[in-house]
Amino acid sequence: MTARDIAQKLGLSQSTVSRVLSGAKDYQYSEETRKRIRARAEQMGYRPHAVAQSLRQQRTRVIGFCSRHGHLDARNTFLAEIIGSLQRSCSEHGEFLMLHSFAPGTPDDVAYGELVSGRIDGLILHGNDADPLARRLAAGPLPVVAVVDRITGVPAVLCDDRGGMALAVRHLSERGHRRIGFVHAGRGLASVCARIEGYLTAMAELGLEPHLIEVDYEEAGPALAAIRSAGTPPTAVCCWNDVTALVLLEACAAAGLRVPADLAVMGFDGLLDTRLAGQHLTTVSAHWPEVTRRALEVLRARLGGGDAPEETVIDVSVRLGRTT
Amino acid sequence: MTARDIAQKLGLSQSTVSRVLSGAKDYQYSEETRKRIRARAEQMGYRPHAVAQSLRQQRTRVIGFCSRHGHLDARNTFLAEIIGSLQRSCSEHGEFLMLHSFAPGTPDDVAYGELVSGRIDGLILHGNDADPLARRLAAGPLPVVAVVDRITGVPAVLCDDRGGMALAVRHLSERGHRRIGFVHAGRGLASVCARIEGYLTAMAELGLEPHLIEVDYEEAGPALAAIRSAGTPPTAVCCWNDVTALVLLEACAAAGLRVPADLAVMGFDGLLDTRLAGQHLTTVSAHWPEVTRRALEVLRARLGGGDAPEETVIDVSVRLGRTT
DNA sequence: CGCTACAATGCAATCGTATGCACTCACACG
DNA sequence: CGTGTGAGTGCATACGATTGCATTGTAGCG
Repeated sequence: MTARDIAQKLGLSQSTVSRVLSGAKDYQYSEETRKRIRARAEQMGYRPHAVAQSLRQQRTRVIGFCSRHGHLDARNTFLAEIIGSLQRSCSEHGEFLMLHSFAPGTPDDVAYGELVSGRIDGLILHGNDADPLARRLAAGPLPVVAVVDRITGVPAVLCDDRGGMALAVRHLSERGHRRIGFVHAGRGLASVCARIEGYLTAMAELGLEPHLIEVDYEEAGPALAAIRSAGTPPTAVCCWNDVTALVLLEACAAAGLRVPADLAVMGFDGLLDTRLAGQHLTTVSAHWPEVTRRALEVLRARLGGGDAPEETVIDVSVRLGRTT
Repeated sequence: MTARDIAQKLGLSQSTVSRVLSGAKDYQYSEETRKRIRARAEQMGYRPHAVAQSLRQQRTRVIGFCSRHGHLDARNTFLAEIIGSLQRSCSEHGEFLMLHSFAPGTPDDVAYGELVSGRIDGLILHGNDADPLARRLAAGPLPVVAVVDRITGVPAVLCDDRGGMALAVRHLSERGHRRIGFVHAGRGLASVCARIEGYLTAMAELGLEPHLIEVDYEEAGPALAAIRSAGTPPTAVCCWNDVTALVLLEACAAAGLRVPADLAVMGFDGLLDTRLAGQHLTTVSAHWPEVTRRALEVLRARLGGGDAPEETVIDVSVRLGRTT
């Protein structure tokens, strides 16, 4: 069912059908012609072929998303939130979201080729400067917007990691804590570094001694041991994200440590299912739907030829639980 | 950068470039020509324009996914798992995954139009017969495969809901329980009904009295009250899924009920983060990546013109935790 | 009546690729 | 020397829409 078919049945030209159905201004058609075309199109269930439109208009209305840090699954609440909110924003603007994560081991050439092959108008990229593919994309022709982590040469939209962690420190300080530790799982991500900076800055401003604890992501036992074995053990810890905080909470429960009496714990992200354990955790809640919404706005601005702000920072806020 | 540009620079025709780069058989080209074309394409970073290819070949290599039950976010571990595993399978086969969930209130016409506009070759659909859009898609021209829930007239790939819940009942029976309840949150989904059937069948086979408890999804307090206020309260319950089970576990904790001593609890799905509370829950683990992998195989078979099995059922298994 | 102006529509190019068919050689064979 | 054969390549069209420009008819105006 093509526009030409409709035109033929009505004894009109294909261009007339196209212009009427796409509601082109600058062209006038008689009311009767318009009605006949619309009726026939409706009746035959005609829809303009999106691929042909894309080819002609040199735009697909498809936005790509690519994460270079992990892939989506039941455990990855973070990507679930990001991708889900991207999808909703796209849908609201008549755009489509295409997923582009690559299996580990996929050559960068292949990945790059898939991304720039014209399938998508632009890309929301979750990566960082350490990644060769991200750097290549930053230099390439495809419009890219970075989310969550910065990429040099690419407009970025991220949450206020520094300010958020400072907020966490001040929150604990206001509750009377003076020995506040920070638990993280390596400095791989720029956002982790920013959170550490925020922690260090806030501690310095309060005249407090910082105490960094690096652990394996999955295992909190060693972290707890490190916390307790310190000369003057912290009475509170900021965790770099919620999952680390929860794992730590479980370790506390196993070790018979009371929270927050013996140890106050704060998370970061605000992505845990509040129906479950998440309702108990005090956390710095980043507004990810707002991050992705803005990222898409920035991307649309770039696509429209406008210039985009170098960096957009979205506010965060403390969400109270029962662990501080 | 198009194939024509390359052809011009080399003094060849566009068709030659196309055939060499796409590795068309049935056509012979001199080694030298092939080398020159490949070198030039490499050097200029040429990639065939995917949209033009799609238009010409009448296939996009894009698979759509649409869920009619909820949308993806941090809480929806189920969709995260389904979508994530679909994406990986697609990627392995050189296909792309496009997300098509619609905001509540989107007219079915609009949704249908987006799906059949030629953007995708086929659709993985998570819906059921109660949904008008699903029925319309089932009757339409777009190749569809249903996952998780059945849709009449569409090949379906799902996990063994009946058998799995029977497995759960037998598991509890083997542990000595004879008063086994079933907690669910309404019969909206066909898979829920299948799980209820499996429960009832297994109970009947064991000569036990069934005890169904329907509750609001988010609130377990009433469920627990219902369980305890029964004439002869169950000593164990099967929950229709893991989230319901976890919410119930929290209610138990709040009420001072020991699990499994006072009440054994089983879940269903196997999607909880095993780093967190999930490691404690005994559950029936469905193998969702296998479900989606098979769904894509079935869809590819349909696209290739082959016929697809009416229904594919994927085995499940009990994963032991500490709640039974 | 001649000329302009605009409403209403059609023609044809274009987007970039894949692909059926035709063409040109050179060579081998009888 | 004529001719079939196959290697190596080009021509032209199709995919289905959008869109700049041309064309027709009719009314308005001086």
